[in-house]
Amino acid sequence: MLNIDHIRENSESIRAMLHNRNYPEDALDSFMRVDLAWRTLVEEGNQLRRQRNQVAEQIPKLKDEEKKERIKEMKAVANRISEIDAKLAELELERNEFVLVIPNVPHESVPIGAGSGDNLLVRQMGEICQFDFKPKDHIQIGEDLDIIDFKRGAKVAGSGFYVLKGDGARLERALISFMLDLHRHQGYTEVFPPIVVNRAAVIGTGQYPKMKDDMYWCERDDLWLNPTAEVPVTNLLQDEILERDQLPISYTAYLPSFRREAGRSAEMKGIIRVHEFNKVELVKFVHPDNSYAELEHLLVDAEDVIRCLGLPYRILLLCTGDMGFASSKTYDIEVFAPGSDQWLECSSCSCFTDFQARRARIKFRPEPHLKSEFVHTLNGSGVALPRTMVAILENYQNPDGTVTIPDIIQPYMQGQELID
RNA sequence: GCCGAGGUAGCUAAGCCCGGAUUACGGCGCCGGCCUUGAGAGCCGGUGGUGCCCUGCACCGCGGGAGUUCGAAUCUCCCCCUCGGCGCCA
Repeated sequence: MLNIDHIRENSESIRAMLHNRNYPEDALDSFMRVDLAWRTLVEEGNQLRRQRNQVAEQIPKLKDEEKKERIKEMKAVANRISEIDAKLAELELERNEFVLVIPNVPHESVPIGAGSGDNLLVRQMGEICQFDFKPKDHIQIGEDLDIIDFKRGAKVAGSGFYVLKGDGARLERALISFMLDLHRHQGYTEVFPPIVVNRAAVIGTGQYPKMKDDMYWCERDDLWLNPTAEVPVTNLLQDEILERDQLPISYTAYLPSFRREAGRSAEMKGIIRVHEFNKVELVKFVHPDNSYAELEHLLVDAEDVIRCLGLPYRILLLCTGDMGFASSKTYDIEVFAPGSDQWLECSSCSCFTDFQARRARIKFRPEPHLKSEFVHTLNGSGVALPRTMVAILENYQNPDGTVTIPDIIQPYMQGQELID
């Protein structure tokens, strides 16, 4: 969430920002209205408390008559205070609702645009493979090699779930290990957090309330299946105050991610958009002065995964209309899938400035004697497994229907070179 | 799930039984001042959040919430978390 003071004092620039991001402006108007009412009432409540505190202090020293009188008066004051408190609680709740749905302010380098058509191509890397046969898509390859089983995935969990089998399952595991090892060498600490998270966590990273219908929810315990490892990993440091020399903190995590993808079932062919998928995640907690430089590092670290795998890819800088709610700047990495002739988003690297840190109360002390400030958080997928799998199967397929295993993965599969 | 012990400021830790003057005792760390050639020691002050008519004033703050009361860190109830023991279990 944004700083409330900042919203109060810069409402017009916030309004322009909402416009650029295709967000309605009514949340802002409502905020300003409720906030004013709240502040007025806080002042009134404080006056009454002051009166009560002063009188309560005098009461033991008074004589019977006057004492009775004062106590009677204070009863009335106490009633009025609880009325005000109740009203304040309502207003705070209301105000919070509005603040929590105002998105982060984009960095000045972010292009203004309406949607994905206005994203900026930053660079394109790797050769796009020319086949002298008609390349198959990953669904066909997966079925022909008997390594992806959609039917049985649907049987045990439902449509949008799939089973990896044999070399498919081994490839998945190999890719995860490779990614984690790579990131560890880049300086990230590997963590394996809980897969389910509580409500504070999904509020902390910004999925709740805006995306709540896209998450799986265990009602009895009010627990949520994480939609991305960003949630448990970022919230590891919830409510903590770090020392300056602890920053930057870099974590990498392998974790399954769950998304209900409500209302998107038509698109769900193959494993490009599924309800449960594996992902290796990168999360950084950094000093506010370094956040955009750190974003560039994070992007390169994620990009390394695709580069090492020898896949063609491109980097996009997302425009205001296409970025995520909590992000101030986002790069997408898209990998090319020749079988279906499309670019697939396999990683999204974002800087969140203090937007998540404020929600999750993650702070640091700039100097031992100074007041704590919010850290900046960043996150990137490094990378999503299913789409990487699609790109490998489609780019590395051979005329005879086999798939060559990328060089860098072979050691992770006991030297195996081919899936056949 | 059961029993017990806890949760107080950046850390540490009094107060709780017995409600009202301890500014929420004290210590550590850190900052400022005095002193010193400099440092240390010593002494003095400061060291959470919010609101406003922002060199100041007020309010809040003792795990969270509700209640009793003129007044709650302190009494009552509910909940959460941590630690220890028992139980159950892959």
